[in-house]
Amino acid sequence: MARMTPDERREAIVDATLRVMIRQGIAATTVRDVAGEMGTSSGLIHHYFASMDDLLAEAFDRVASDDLARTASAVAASDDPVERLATFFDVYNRSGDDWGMQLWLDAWAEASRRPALQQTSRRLNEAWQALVAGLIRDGVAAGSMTCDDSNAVAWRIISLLDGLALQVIAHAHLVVPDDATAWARGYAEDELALERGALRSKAHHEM
Amino acid sequence: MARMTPDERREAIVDATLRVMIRQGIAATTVRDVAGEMGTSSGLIHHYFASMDDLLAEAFDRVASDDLARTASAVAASDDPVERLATFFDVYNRSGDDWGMQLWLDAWAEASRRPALQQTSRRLNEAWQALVAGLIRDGVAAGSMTCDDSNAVAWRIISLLDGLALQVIAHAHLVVPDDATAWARGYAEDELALERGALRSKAHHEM
DNA sequence: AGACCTATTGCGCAGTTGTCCAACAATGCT
DNA sequence: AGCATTGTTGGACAACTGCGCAATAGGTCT
Repeated sequence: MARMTPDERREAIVDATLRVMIRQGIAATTVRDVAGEMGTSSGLIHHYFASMDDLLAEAFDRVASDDLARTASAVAASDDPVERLATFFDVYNRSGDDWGMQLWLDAWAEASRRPALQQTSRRLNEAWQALVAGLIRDGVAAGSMTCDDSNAVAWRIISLLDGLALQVIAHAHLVVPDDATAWARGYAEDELALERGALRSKAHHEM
Repeated sequence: MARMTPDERREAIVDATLRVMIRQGIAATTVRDVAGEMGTSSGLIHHYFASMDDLLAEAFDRVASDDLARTASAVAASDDPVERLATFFDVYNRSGDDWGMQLWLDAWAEASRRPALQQTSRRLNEAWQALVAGLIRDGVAAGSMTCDDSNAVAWRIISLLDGLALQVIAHAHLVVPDDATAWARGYAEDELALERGALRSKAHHEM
């Protein structure tokens, strides 16, 4: 295959790994699959990554970090704290459009047996919690929300959203209430003493 | 190994499989591991189970069904609907004492790639939802709760509890609020128009 | 006792996995 | 140009997987 600079090659490997991970799941991602996805040899991968675990961990770390960064920048687009939190609910599904909550579920399940994944999983989760807690503190400082313990409330909101996502992806055939996300928003509005509908989806709102 | 009747042997295999599943995870459970756990040969397992998928599905089905049955009977011990719901919160952690939520997480992640598991996972989840919805309907009928849509509220309570459990097992090092389960109870109390503390843990209450 | 049934064994087969390594090719340096 | 460095290949290796099968052992029935 065409020669690349080390940086390009590393990134190409991570990209290919992500595609395979999303398609087949973390546990079922093999060195040969990744090599085949790139159209190169399997030995090449071990030239750049000491072990398969390292590769998987780095790939997951990148996609998870990117998602967090994307959400953070989307939220930062507005100045109004309430609007920022509404944006968070809009974009948060623990996934970009392209890789899916399924990968998080995989990572959670694998994490207990793959220390490298566990570290990333925990670090990113803390970051998500910190992001939401920061939004809440901003809102309280601006006087548009009420909250005694921003960390606790952030933790609750994330737990709630994760549980909701878990149900949706694991039991897609069940009649999932259309207002599932509306329920999450309503909960947050109550908890933060916001008026009803304050966090309503902007996309929905503009229609 | 000592000869057993077919029924005993089948059950012994399922028991051993469960022990290995809990210890190593579903995906990492192999025929040889199960055989080693029993102290028998691997061929014996294929004499009783057509495929490894069948064995894993049956083992998971049994532990999940047992847990549901145990919870249902614990709940049925009381006549008062509120007390029954409180008992549900006491015993529900989607796990007996001995196998852990980790197995559910594994099953969820594996289900998308193992149809046999998917079926059990969905069936049991529906049963849990139905159990809670029934408790709510009983409470409404008895006049001690208020609820318009028992199915929707049951779904929310289970989603909330699952998200909570997910956070706890996946990020055990995080400072999980001690009142995490209290939060879930409080939510249910609000949703069902119960007085504050009505669902408080009986174990805690009796101390 | 002998005949029969079946639980159980132990091993082998084909396939897959992560990892390693000698050879090859392309690039840059002097 | 010659040489060193390094990206890249393709295959070998041992360890693993689920599964199948001939042989054995233990029990029941006539």
